[in-house]
Amino acid sequence: MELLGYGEAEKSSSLGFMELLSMQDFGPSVFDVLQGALIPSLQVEPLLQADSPEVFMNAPTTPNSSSISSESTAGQNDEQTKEVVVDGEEEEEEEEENIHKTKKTKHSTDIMFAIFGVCGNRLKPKKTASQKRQREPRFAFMTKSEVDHLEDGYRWRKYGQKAVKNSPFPRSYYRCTSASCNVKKRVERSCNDPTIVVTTYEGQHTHPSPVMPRSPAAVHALPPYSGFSAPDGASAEMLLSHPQQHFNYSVLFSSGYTHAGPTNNTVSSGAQNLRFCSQSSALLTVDHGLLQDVVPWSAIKKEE
DNA sequence: CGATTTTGACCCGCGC
DNA sequence: GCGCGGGTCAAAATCG
Repeated sequence: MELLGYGEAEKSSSLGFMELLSMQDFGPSVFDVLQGALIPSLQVEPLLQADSPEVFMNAPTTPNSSSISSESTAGQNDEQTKEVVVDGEEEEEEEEENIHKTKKTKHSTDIMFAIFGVCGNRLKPKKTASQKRQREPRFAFMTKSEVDHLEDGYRWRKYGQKAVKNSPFPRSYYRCTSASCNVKKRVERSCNDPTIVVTTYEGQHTHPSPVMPRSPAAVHALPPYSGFSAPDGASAEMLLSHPQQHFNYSVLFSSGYTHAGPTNNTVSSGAQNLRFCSQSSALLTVDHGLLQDVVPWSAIKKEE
């Protein structure tokens, strides 16, 4: 249980996982942030062209790079950031496997999260945008945790649960309890690896977290961001409120935000992936080949 | 008693 | 047009 990861991330020159996330709600755009001050030292590639409604960005692509345990593996995995070519469904499978191979310390929670934007108008040519229901950008996180619903500082109300095809685990639907806040999230477990919880956020919080944020300055200094709500396990307060938990995380960012979704599943060269390793600043690396880590969300779902 | 969860029904988009 | 699957609704049940 430590905030070790987070703490160290903070120490690093770049913002860490939690900070990034805590900024989501109040930043102009997570992507802007990413491309701007947030990760000035990182090479941000052009936006990912999300053809799929949800482009899942797989953070951990290799056993050792995916998650870093600050508890027992600190210093062990720091530089083990391999890349896995993900260029199709086969690779997707491989990636899944890699995730499963992820080593983590007992009692720790590995947050392997992927942030992907969903074009609100990822509509197919068939119908006009006005005809189709507009979707908020979505962001998915893969969290290695025994707990389905992680505390993230916001209050959620479950409004539905559905069985997922080809998966023994149901998918739960949550909505932010705050009035006028239409943020939703879906929580489901990977059928391949029950220890992995996939949380997908949709929409933006129109209010600050009801729980006292860890870094008020960082949070409140920014205006509300409209497309990215603080995900589970993403906010600092979550870590604080769950000292017994020990989070490991690595991050990849990408977005397909403004693109009208293409129809193929090819991950565009516009992917912008940033891998954050909380363990140490040394871990804060960028894989220039990370586009290859991009896996169409729909494809992953297919597997499950 | 209010808030939240559960759960079956319903709606809608999509593919065939 | 039809069936399937994802997402949401809403009444009932449960919880604090």
